[in-house]
Amino acid sequence: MFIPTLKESPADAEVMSHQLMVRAGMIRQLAAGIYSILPMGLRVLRKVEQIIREEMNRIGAQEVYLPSVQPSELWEESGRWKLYGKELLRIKDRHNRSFCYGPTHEEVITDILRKEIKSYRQLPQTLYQIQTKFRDEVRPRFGIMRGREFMMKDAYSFHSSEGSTRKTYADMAGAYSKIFERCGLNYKMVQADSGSIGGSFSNEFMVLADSGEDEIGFCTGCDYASNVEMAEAAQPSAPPANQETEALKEVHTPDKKTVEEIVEFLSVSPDRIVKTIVFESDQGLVAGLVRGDREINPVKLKNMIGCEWLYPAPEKMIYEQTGYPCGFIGPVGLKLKIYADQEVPLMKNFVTGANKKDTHYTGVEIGRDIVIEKLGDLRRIQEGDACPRCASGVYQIKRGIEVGHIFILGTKYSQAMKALYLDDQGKENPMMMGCYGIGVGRTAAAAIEQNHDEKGIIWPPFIAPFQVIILPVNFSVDSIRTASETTYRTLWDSGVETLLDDRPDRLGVKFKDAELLGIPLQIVIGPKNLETGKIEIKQRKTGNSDLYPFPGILEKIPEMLKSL
RNA sequence: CGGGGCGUGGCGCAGCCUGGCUAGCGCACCUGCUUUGGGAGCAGGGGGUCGGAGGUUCAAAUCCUCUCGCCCCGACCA
Repeated sequence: MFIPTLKESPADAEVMSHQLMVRAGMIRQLAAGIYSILPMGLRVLRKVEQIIREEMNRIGAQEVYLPSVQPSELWEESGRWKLYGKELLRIKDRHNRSFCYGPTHEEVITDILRKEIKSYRQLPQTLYQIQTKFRDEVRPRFGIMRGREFMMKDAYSFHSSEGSTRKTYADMAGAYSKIFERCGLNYKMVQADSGSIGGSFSNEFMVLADSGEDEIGFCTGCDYASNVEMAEAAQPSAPPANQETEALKEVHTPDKKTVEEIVEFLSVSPDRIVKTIVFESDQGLVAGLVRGDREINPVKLKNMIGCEWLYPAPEKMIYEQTGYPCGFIGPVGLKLKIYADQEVPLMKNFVTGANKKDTHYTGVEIGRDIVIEKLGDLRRIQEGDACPRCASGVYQIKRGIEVGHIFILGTKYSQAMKALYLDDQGKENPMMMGCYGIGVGRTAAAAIEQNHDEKGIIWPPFIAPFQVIILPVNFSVDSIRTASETTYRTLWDSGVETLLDDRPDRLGVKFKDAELLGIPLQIVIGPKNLETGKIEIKQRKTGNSDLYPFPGILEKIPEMLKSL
């Protein structure tokens, strides 16, 4: 078998799963974010896929296989040909017609359903596929975890009622939980932002790992959990101290730009200051207000405004468009739309910038001095913040890898693409939709992140590339070779996926590789034990090993594997 | 896209600053002998347009310019 293992980690692999996948001969890089999957890697991906298939089929989803190459017309219809941006890999055929390489398949699947489904009687429908996607990521990284070309399971559901949509959504959430459990992952389902896919409601499945790219906040007291970018703040309580109304007053604050500097210079606590952050968006520049000891959460602001995109505005842009000097911007008299965190109006008299260099205001008050466009939860949660759902818990924040994401899409695509059905009144309605993704390779990588030691991978049994590896101490000795081959055939005959290390190398080399590959059970066949009719079986995870009678023990191996 | 770093046999690296013998080391590979329960020992051997192009120079892996690729840090996503 072709399993090119490496003693040393490749220099360009940062995270453990990437290093181990390369070292264990599972993957090789071809270009940035583009990987060849070698036999060991493919076996694992197939295991994950199979688990996904079983759980999808179990909830009544049907498998399809949709084209990767998709005509631009469909994407024009949904509006995403323009919106999706550079991440969409666009290509032209010989007739100079525009296509893209599918990063996701809402358009294609909606096109199929709108042609085939006419009546509410034909709904609901849930279809899924497991297929290669392409996203021209700005920055691919971490091996197969964030590749540009990657395997994804994507499912889409179509409904004639909200209740049916929610039911399928719940079924999916259940199926996803089973999938990740079977893959041996410690995961959390968290509330999430629906991002560019669009839609109204969404959850992510996060595998807890320090190498994760996301931060998730979860309650220590109840089961509330959310991506930090969406995590709700608890109902605000007013800051203590000086709440008396004071007159608006201009103060000279030379070079004091940050909250810390103001705290020190004016001897006020940070919860007496209001920060003004300016963002650029498709609706122009906007300002967000949060208390001085808080951070603003741009995703919440984006959702509050309801804009397509929003980024922190560069200092230069702010100055050029408004003349306001960064570090001294404040809401009083500000010529931008102002969105404020719900904590801000509870403050009676506070400090803000005065939109003038080296100047701040004190005694500022909402209403009297400031006009707020909209009010709501805008702050980024912090560890230790009160839970928004229960009385006793507080937020804890950990890093996670997003392995799955489920969305309720509503009618965003069906409306744009006229995917209509007739209801029981004979009236035309857009179908309601949900969509549901799992990163197959990312799930495998996440499993490695959570299951490895200094020696290598420790595969969870259900997704291990093989269950057993046979290590003959010396393959050129007849008795050992014969016993090894017998073991190999017997195990395969009883349905155990087995690898035989028939290389002429010394045992030490075979042990090192077996540990690196992470196969759950090692069977060591050596001359001394064989003379007394015994073989050694060693567990990868615990390192424990015992002698067992040969060949009698072989028929008990399937049983042994179940107990792992 | 912005910022930083790196490209030298299959892998991991040294050499570059301060140009100068035949470009070196470890691992891997090939041959032979020995060894054979935890990455063997000895002896011999093969393999490199120093990412590419141009320039400076008597002389370039080394200096300069351009270019390509890859990696890392920030805004997106499975």
